[in-house]
Amino acid sequence: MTKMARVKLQDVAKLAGVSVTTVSRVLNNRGYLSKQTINKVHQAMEELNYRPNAVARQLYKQRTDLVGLVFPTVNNPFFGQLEAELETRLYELGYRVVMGNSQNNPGKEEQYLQLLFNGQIDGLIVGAHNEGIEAYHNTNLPIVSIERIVSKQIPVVAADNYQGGCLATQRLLDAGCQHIIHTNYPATLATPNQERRRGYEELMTKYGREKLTYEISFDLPDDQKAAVFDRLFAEHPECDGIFADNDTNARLAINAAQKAGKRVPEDVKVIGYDGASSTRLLFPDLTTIQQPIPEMAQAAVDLLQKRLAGQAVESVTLPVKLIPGLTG
Amino acid sequence: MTKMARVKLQDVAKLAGVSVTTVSRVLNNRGYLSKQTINKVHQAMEELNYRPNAVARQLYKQRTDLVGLVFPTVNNPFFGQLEAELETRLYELGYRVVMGNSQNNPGKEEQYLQLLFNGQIDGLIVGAHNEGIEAYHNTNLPIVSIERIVSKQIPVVAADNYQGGCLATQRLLDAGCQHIIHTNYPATLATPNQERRRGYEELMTKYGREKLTYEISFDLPDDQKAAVFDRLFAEHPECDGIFADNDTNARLAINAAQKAGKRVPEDVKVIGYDGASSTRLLFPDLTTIQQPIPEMAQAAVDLLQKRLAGQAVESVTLPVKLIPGLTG
DNA sequence: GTGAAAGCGCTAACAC
DNA sequence: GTGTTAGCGCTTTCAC
Repeated sequence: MTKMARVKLQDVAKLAGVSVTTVSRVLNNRGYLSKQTINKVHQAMEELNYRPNAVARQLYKQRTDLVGLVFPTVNNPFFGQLEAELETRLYELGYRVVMGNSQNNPGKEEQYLQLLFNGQIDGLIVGAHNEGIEAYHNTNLPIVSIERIVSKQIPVVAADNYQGGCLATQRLLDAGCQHIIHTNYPATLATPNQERRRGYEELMTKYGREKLTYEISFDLPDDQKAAVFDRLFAEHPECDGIFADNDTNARLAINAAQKAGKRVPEDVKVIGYDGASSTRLLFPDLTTIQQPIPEMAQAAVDLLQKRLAGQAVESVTLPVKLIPGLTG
Repeated sequence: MTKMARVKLQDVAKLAGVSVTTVSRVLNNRGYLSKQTINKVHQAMEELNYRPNAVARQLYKQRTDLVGLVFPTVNNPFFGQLEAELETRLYELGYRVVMGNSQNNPGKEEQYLQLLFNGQIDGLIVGAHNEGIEAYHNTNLPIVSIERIVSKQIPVVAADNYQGGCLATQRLLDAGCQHIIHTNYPATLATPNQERRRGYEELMTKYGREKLTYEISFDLPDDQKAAVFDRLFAEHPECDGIFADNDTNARLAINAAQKAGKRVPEDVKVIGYDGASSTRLLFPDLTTIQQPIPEMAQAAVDLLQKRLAGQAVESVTLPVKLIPGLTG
């Protein structure tokens, strides 16, 4: 608000000829009040265009009804949809959402954690990709993570990554691919994502195939990611199947394959991961493993609510689904 | 935070054997303090693991360093990129961002405006698509809008929509299209978007062509939008050019065209709008008019800062760019 | 150099 | 039914 002296409870009380308590009661609909008083107060509030100060309330109540959302970047089909779903659900529960994009700024994740310790937010949902922060190791914090292993005490909502890895690899194997390459985050990152790799590797071993994973950091700029795929096809011209760890990487793989003179899916089959709504819309032909984003959001919100209520909670794993397309 | 009695200034003061004033001074690095006192206090803070309560501070300072972002939905390539860019810039200025997705919930936009009046946020950047809200008509509010006309007193950051409309239409005309159809929001919506239509209509008139705009509400579910394009090609089989008002509609137009047995671009040329980064990545072949999203975010943040400082500001218009692709 | 006390705007005991 | 008052945790004027 601009600087004009804000109207406060006291001003309303004075105008209505009652005490601040009474005004507060009217405001919160609490305790016994005569019809007449209520009217007087309402009238005074109207006349002064009174707005209760939320911060003063927060100070007294020791809660802000704000929840932090910390993910790498909202400029991404998966995280964009996920954060939209989270916001919608939290809003209905009376929470507003503070959005933090931690990509390319390692300190940011910790800053948002500080908001929690500072009492500026009541809870936190994290899916950032940075490394272990000491402060997480504090039991009973109102924090939930999505697709990321933060610490022992913080529950994780994840899609069934192992299942996803198996579904994708099996499909490529069934289609006759001999040389399937997988892409994933660096193995050092503590994310359930690595389970996709496990599924891929187990199946490859079972079928007696060579397994190979290219590690691609999520934070890399797009052109550098594209360069990795160029390198991949240069180093492995025999590659006839790609199981990418997300849909945009799948697109980059297809671009690189075509650049290398290969046809998709005739020469190389490509399967992506995520199946976010805007990806499906823009690139409907992509074969992909779809994560249940709305359900993941709902599960995270449910867990957070319980956490906020001081209840113990368990991690949640949800099933994924293969969406057949024309690329693999 | 969980319920364990929070450590406060007083506790630190007691342990350090000084007054709360002194602790506050150490905390804020203000006034004269002996080296020794500073050390004592720091030690006490450490020992108690003290975290200053942000809300108490906010109450005194009468500012929260929170800025609201209200757009239809962050689950969209354009708004996703825009909000990510806004968050990055605002973060660097010391602001945190409260995200509101107003799509399919008309009351929400007003709720976020209330956060401003309640003192829960310091400023607001809006690009929602709902109808006139009375409370906006209050001069000098710290609000900036993006691509939306909110009220006379609120500055607008927009890309040059008229230019965009001309660029797209001209390209289709130059390519020999005879029957170009445009899609846009319903004309009742007060958005600079309508300038695209003006550009389109002026050129069509100049070239003596029939002009026709299909109005597609942004809030429609995707399948209903798709149905509009099916109808379009059924009603106008002669259509050989589409100037869509955004890239996802361009994609839907292409789908519908192909469903109707037309080849793109041989039979129908399609030009989209927005050119957001994730769209470019997933659908690089799309010919589109690209909005300068990073610059728009920067301009909005600049305007908001001035607004917060009580300065008068002017609306800003930025140039767009045609990105040639294979669809039109 | 440091401390006492008022006050930011609101809520809720407790009293009447 | 309604009012008085303490207090949420912090900052800052003013005094010493």
